[in-house]
Amino acid sequence: MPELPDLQVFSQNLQKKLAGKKVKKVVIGNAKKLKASANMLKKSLEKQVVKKVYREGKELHFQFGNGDVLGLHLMLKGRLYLFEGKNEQKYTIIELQFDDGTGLALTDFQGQATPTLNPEEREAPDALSTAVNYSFLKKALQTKATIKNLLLDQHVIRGIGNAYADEILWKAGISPFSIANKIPDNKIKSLASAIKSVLKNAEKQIRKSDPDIISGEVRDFLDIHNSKKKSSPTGATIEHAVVGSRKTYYTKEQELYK
DNA sequence: ACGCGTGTTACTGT
DNA sequence: GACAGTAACACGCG
Repeated sequence: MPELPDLQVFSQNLQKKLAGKKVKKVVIGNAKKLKASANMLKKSLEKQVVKKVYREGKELHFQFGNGDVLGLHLMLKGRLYLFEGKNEQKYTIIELQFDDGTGLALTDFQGQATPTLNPEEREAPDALSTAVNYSFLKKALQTKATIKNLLLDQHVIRGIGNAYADEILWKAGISPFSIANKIPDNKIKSLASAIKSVLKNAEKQIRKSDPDIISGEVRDFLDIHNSKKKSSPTGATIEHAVVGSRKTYYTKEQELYK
């Protein structure tokens, strides 16, 4: 449920809180979704110092002194908790205990959050990378998929989720039902800049309202994908529909290309 | 109370 | 066969 801007803020806060800590013990609570054996994880991470925490697409990456990287994907309901002493959280997937008596726990009642040891590099660029520009999108949009589904496709661009796809499409003035290869060049340009501005602005809002956040999500400032709002900032009624089995919020201000 | 929400995967359909 | 669309996962929250 947290999307790119949330994860971006989490990663910065985790970097502040965890960098320099040494892992004493790795505890696996639920191995179902592990993308590495429990033993490999323990062997790789125990006695290692956290060097860097950063975001990659929708994953958090923890880089250790030996160069190994622990990737955590929170999926829909994954949550992170810092604890002192004993981890009391239910549904723990994985837990890092540090040698100063603190620890980090990843929980998920749905058991879907996924720890990966040394995640493979992906070809699709991160939504905030400079590679996501007009000419990239021009190529990526040469398909008859609906634009909303395309924005959500992590094999095309990494990091955009359901809520921010709606925000971005509204900002760009493109209907979510538009067919990607029917969108004109000037609108592809709007889309490129909307991706950056919507995501960066969200990051700023989240940091302002919730400076220490490492879990959950902040959504109340969203302009369109927001059940509390009836109309867009420019006064159009917000409509709802299902696209790709996801609830989609949009207004008639957005142009439909079919 | 009870239906909604969320990302990915595996499946279905075109 | 390639590409696009969608149900299911499962349960806390409002």
